[in-house]
Amino acid sequence: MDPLTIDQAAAETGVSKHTLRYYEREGLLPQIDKAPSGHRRYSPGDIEWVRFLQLLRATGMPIREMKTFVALTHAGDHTIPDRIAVLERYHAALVTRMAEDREHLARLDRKLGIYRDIVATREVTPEHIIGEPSRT
Amino acid sequence: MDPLTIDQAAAETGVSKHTLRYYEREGLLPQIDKAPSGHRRYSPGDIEWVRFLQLLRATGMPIREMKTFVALTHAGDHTIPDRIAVLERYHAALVTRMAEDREHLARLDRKLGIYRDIVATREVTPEHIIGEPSRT
DNA sequence: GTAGAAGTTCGAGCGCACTCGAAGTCAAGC
DNA sequence: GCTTGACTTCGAGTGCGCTCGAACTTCTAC
Repeated sequence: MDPLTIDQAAAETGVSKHTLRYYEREGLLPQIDKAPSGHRRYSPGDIEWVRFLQLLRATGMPIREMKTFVALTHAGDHTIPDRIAVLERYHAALVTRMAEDREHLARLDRKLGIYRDIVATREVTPEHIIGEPSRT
Repeated sequence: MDPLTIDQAAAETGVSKHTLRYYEREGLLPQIDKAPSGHRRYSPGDIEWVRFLQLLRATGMPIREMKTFVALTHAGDHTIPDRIAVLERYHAALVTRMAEDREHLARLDRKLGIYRDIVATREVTPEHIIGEPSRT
């Protein structure tokens, strides 16, 4: 588990090198260890933290709030109830969004059904497709 | 089913007046009928179209592609197979995103579980909470 | 008829989350 | 030792989807 170069960290996490540096600048990541040359060396723990940041982003948390979450984390274990409260909000929002997505998917299905019916109807009324190339 | 003012159309659809005009400018909406005064009058069909645009947005379709979709719609029924293809792409993407969301939700649950365990553990080891206000 | 709310067009501005490019330093292979 | 490519910092730029404000007109209620 040797530390990774920024290129390896990017490959490992799917977060671009630019974004890794951006997150560090913004304080979402700690100051990453540097080799004597000044090049970044990502520890396994750093990688894990990047993955957690990805999770927070994926739940819909904006960078701004991720910063406050990171601050809570740095402040110590007594902020855990606050952190739970934050995560619960995004948990609930995610559940809501998933329900909405199911609804959107159903509407999309209905629309597709309508379109498919039109195409199907056209196929059994050959006079309409004169001049159009066959799809079979 | 009288035509609606822009204020009513905004209230009805949840799309802001600014955005309704923006969509019209961008060609996502037809030229909305105008009263002799120049004020917009949204027909029921216009409102329905706004709702369809909202669905497309909700599936993750960017404005840019919505424009091409609208163009297909204007081009006539022979573009229906193309429209089906477009909608199927967003359908698939939505299904994928929902699966990812389930995974994210599960990870969030695990994280919350860890946090809750820490809090629970602290509650049965009173010496750690000396000086901290009780939450009961 | 007048006040105030609501409408119009137009271009500019904003917030977000990156993303890029310049200018310079460092590392690995030959 | 030199080339090639990856790394560094820094500030600036980008793309998206709105969102706003100014300057003006029109409608509504009294």
